[in-house]
Amino acid sequence: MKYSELKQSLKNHKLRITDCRMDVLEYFQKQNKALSFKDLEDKFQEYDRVTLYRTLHSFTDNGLLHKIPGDGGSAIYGLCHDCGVENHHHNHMHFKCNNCGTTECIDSPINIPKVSLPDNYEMSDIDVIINGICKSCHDN
Amino acid sequence: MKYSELKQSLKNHKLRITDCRMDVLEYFQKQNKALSFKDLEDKFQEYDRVTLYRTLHSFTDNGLLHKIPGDGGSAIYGLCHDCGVENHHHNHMHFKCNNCGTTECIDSPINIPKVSLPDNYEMSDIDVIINGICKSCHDN
DNA sequence: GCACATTCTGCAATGTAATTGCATTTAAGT
DNA sequence: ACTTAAATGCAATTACATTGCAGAATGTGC
Repeated sequence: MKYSELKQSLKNHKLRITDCRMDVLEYFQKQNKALSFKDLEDKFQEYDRVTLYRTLHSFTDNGLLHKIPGDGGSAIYGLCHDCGVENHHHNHMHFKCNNCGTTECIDSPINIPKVSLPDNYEMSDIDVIINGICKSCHDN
Repeated sequence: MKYSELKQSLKNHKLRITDCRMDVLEYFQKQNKALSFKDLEDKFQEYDRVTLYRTLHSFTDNGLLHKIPGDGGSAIYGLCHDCGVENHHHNHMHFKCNNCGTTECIDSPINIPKVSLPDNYEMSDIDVIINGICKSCHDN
């Protein structure tokens, strides 16, 4: 992607043009995949960790990047219903209420809808997290 | 849930019966919602933080609990495609490869399938993370 | 091109979260 | 009971993330 386009992209999202932002944005464009903070830290050792954090935050705040929940960090835990020691699948949905913060498992009668993937992608399991307003907050 | 049933449940998952595990499991059963580490730490001050961590780990390892990715922590970041400063929605799917670890956004032509929720649940947005083997790992 | 207000950057310090090692205690099988 | 294997608690460590502030850079108006 051309320099001028990157620049315009930052402007469109009401962000100032700085070296760090240009480099990070270009890298995201070029990689065309989701990156972790660590990826950026390794790649851009010339920038301070803090600057990279703030770059990511400003990008997500202004709609240039979105955040995808990862493995580690502040996870929450729910009871499995049909899992054993060997077969540990958890393909049901989770509903997180934006109002009360509660996360529930939505088991039945609703199932995960069939998703169709592009050719040669093979799915082993799926995590669905729905954000919204839960029943009990809605009722009260 | 009865004491004997809790006990059996631990046994079924090849876990030893200990006070901490019994209490934590009972609490999950009673609450019937997903809990964070912090929730447990607040509730069970009689147990060491480390013990609670290890309890959660053993439960997830043995199929008693599943882990739901949360907000904070080790997130990864992907480029938005149609988001502006004001309208920041991100309702597409993510595919995380178990082999190479890469996470890609699956945009088109596949869309998030319609999910139907129980009455009085209102959805604002949805995160879908599919785990499996990606195209390029599959081909090679 | 210059001056000003704004905001970004880097560094240091602080805060928060998670893991490891080890000695002791406890659980389960014989 | 005795023995083996595993769980617990404590302290220390490691890793991850945020805050405050001084100096530097950006963008707007002139």
